[in-house]
Amino acid sequence: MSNCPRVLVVDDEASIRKFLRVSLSGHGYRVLEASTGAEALACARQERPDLVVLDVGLPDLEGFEVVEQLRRWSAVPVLMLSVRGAEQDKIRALDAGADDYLTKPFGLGELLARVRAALRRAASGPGGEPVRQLGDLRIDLAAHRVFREDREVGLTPREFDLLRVLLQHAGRVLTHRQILEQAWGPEYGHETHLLRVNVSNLRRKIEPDPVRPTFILTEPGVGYRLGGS
Amino acid sequence: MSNCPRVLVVDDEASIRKFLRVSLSGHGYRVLEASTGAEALACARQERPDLVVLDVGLPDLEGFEVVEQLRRWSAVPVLMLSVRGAEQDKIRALDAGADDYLTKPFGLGELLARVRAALRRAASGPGGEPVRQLGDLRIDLAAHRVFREDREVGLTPREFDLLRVLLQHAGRVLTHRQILEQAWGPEYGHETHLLRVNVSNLRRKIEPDPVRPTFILTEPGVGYRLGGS
DNA sequence: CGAGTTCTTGACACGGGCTTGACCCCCAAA
DNA sequence: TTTGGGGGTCAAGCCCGTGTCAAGAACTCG
Repeated sequence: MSNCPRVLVVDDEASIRKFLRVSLSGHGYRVLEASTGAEALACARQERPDLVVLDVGLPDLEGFEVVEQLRRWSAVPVLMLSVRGAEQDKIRALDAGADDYLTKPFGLGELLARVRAALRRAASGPGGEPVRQLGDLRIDLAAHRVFREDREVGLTPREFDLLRVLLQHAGRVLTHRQILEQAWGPEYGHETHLLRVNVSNLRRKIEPDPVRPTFILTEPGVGYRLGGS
Repeated sequence: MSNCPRVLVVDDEASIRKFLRVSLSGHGYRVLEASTGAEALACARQERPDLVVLDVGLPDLEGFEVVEQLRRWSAVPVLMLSVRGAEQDKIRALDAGADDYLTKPFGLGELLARVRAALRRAASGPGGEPVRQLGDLRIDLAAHRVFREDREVGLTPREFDLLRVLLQHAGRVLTHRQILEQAWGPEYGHETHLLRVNVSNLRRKIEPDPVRPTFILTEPGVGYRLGGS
């Protein structure tokens, strides 16, 4: 669960933090917490959360100021909460840089929906590409590019498909059939020779020493496993 | 003021359209109007507004469906309006792809603030400044002009659409289908031949050496990618 | 209505990727 | 030692994806 979105919850009331923590973590988010504005800024800088849920009323800084400071260096989506429904507050928060504004009391469903919307928007933006690193191997799934030691290696479409399937289950053993069905198609389940040839070609391109593979490991009689980490 | 943000207002009640038109145009926005879902989709496709303000209750399509169809080929921010404040409606709208949801009656100030927030977010995302530079290629999206080494190259409308789509996702691979749906329209998803011809023509105009492209890169079996770095 | 441009469609050449087959090694069992 | 199976490598040929040219259709503007 290391690639679940990380949400920073900022509120000075422990009870609300708890409510948000339970609600969000129960829906697959990893929750970070802060109770003051200064703490929130420090945490955001250090942990780089994917979303910030920020209460307007904080002991040290106004929520507005927190957003303004945050916006100087970060584009993380910010969802502000407040007991005050006054229009002026909403306007001020949004113009300070918040992405959304929710007035208490609010429904949990709406909160979660707005969280989803904010994350979806951020994911489709510039920083949304999942680029994964395995040892000195860097794989940019969105750009369809693979680098080893900062040198790009050109993979054919099939080779890339194969690598992607292995990557999606990195560390686990995949049977020949599983790999073939996912990378080629359901009707290719028995074409193990295809797999052997492509694994060989792929190893020649990404392994430092293809004879002694460190990434694509053979699991004799079963299949392959992407190792390294 | 040809580079003011263009907002598409969709509502079947003329009085509300008028209210929104006056309010928005009074604050520096150019306003387009539609009274049905079908009209809205057609207008969005043709005019490419910067923001859509969409009422949930429409005579032909539900607002939710409009968003869903729109999201198949466009990332334009959508702000939904409704007289219904039920949480289920909000959740449904946001999950359908809307960026924000506002319950009538709402304050004009809040509406404008949420419009500003949505536009700010979109502007900071892909496509930031209206004029972008890639190597010795300069593209002015607002003015529909393209320069290479300070010499203007004349692109046809289609060629410009194609370039714009690639530019909005610069660096990432776009599948043939994605490009076709965004540059031609949702029903052109399979016309890959159109894409090949236009890519070829575009390359001849903007690539220093069309045989060895540096901007529009082919990702065999997948699609194209606008390179640079 | 006509001239120019743009868009679409079709035909075709080329190159590279995919598949296939042959042959190798290694290891374990007979 | 022989034999068979699993796995790996190499090379060749087919096929498909891609790029290009050109002509007809559709559109735009004077």
